[in-house]
Amino acid sequence: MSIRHGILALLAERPMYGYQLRLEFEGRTGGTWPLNIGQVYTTISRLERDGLVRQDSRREDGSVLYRLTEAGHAEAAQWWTTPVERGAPARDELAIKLALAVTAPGVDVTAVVQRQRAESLCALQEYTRLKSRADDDPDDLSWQLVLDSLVFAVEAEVRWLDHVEQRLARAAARERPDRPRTPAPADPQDEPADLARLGELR
Amino acid sequence: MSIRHGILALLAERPMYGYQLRLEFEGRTGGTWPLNIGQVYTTISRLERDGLVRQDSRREDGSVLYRLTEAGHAEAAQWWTTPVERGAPARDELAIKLALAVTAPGVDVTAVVQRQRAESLCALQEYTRLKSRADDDPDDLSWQLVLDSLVFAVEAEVRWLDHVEQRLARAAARERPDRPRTPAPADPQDEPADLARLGELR
DNA sequence: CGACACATGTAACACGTTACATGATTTG
DNA sequence: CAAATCATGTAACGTGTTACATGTGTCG
Repeated sequence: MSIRHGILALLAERPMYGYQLRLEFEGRTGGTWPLNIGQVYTTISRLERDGLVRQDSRREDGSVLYRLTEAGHAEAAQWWTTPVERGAPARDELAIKLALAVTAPGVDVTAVVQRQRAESLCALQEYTRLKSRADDDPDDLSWQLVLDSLVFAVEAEVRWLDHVEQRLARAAARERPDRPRTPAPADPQDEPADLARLGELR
Repeated sequence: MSIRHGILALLAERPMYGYQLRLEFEGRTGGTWPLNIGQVYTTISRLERDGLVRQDSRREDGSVLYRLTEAGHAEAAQWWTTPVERGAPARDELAIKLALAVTAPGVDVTAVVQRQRAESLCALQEYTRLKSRADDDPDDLSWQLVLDSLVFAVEAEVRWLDHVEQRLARAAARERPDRPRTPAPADPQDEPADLARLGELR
């Protein structure tokens, strides 16, 4: 639903034509999420079908302007006042993958976690690199915020992966305590130390 | 792609029938992501079409067992060794929403942020409640990990929302510094204090 | 007996992606 | 002139959701 509402929100500001909607959407999100032009038109036609959008007069060059109907304005306004659903969380491929991995026989979960960790750290590095570029121009607040959101999300992912690793190690130690290599140093409750490794990149 | 691969991973353990795939999937993720039974069958038929799954002998009660082909096993094995793509990040409705909100005229961004913050804190509360239940039974490691992942993600979201709020406040103060209510107390770099509010719930 | 869990499917629809087709305008 | 950008669409396909149809077994 993000595209539908995104287009609705853009049209709430002023009438636009299809190509422009794409430019605006990509521009304001710093090109983070490329928007296929084909989908703009299919989405608009669905919005027309649902009575939220109608065609306006064409511009001189023939490009087709679209504007919101009253129902469309109402829907757009409601989008701003309604929080994003956090009731039934979206399926998270990584979480599903690890949930299945820890319950599956013959899967080296630690290896899965470590490969993912490397990948996620790589993404984090990329985002921080982009961020240093975005921070140069203090006008583009929205791109900075989008990048921050990506950084926050990946950091949380890495923290979770570390957390998983520790849980696995503890579970393994409990099941097979033949030689407790780490004699449980007062059990540090949770992962407090590992975040230092995040700093390597910055 | 998560369902497809999830089913593939389950069938890699042993042959199963459709209904059982649903039970296993939901069981191992603690019922966090309900899986529609219809989709199990359509996904299986696509996997059959792609030569990754074939029908096995039926059981006595008539239920249809499916097993992986060699290509299916190869695909499943590769899923475990390949990290989840973090190159082109999935579209995040909340991030898109706020990116559009800060660039749109006439939108009360602070209100949007605060409403979302309340919603996210509510979700966090729900997750921590569920978590205390999950921690009671130390066998169900996978459900605990899934819940941890949700908690980490929502916490990151709330931190980001606070971050956005502060950025907005700072930007507003720079634009309209008529009466600087907070005379910039040495500029505390970033949001260090606000996490205390997270503790209210736990 | 009636409700509920088990078990298998189909159909219609919504959304997203990719690729293709077409033409005007701008710019090196 | 050739290539890139602007501009509008259509078609095919993959995936996910919802709803419907159908039948068996079990348990209160």
